[in-house]
Amino acid sequence: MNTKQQPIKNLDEETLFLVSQTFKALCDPTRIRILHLLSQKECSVNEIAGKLDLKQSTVSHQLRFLKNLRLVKYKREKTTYYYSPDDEHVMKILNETIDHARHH
Amino acid sequence: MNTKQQPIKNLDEETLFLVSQTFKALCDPTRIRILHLLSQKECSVNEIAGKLDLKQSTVSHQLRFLKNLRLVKYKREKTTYYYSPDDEHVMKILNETIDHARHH
DNA sequence: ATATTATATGAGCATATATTCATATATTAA
DNA sequence: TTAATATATGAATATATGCTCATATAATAT
Repeated sequence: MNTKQQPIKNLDEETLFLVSQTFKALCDPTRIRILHLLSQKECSVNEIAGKLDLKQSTVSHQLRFLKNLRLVKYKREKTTYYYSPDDEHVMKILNETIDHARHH
Repeated sequence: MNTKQQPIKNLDEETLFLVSQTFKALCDPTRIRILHLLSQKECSVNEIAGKLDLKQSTVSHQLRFLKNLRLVKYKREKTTYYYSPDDEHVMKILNETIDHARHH
């Protein structure tokens, strides 16, 4: 007999939005490739495009997306922008999930 | 002078696909709510629909999605299907990210 | 067999997303 | 100032996604 009814905790709107946005950033193959590259080496926009065989504008659009979520930051040298990861927690989750997927 | 060029590791197609699919499962608010509910309590389809104020068919479609990725499993009792989480790693990531989002 | 209940499924639709092209902006170099 | 270089942006398009309605399936109870 089930006398002890556990109260269910619902997610508030704001948390739900933050969580979904975080995972949305990580669910696109292009963004995954970009973040994975940046986790190994700070890169300029054109370097990313070259190494991953993507259009410059594709990279720029995706970097804007990641920048809006504060998942990447950049430093400028003359006209070149060097991008790097800016969220340890998210990069940890990404790398863990990559490892997990690799080991089958 | 940069003599030591680090070799960049690329993600193979299969890993990339698996990782993106995993995060795709977690990027939709409805699926997040369903998984979060199931992490607290095994539920039938109608229970989920009731507690989360969703249509039965919406829940069923999303459960199929999650089932295909083996993120949930079910047990049957007569005509009722009780769903529960089936991937510890993914649930751990989800719960960590919820905590992370809540603490701002 | 029929009615009831629980769930699954397919089609249609509206919206969201990712990419591309063309072009704008901004800095540097000559 | 002009040309060159690096990046950003806006519009257009194709595709993907999520929800809903209607209906199918399947098990149970009468």
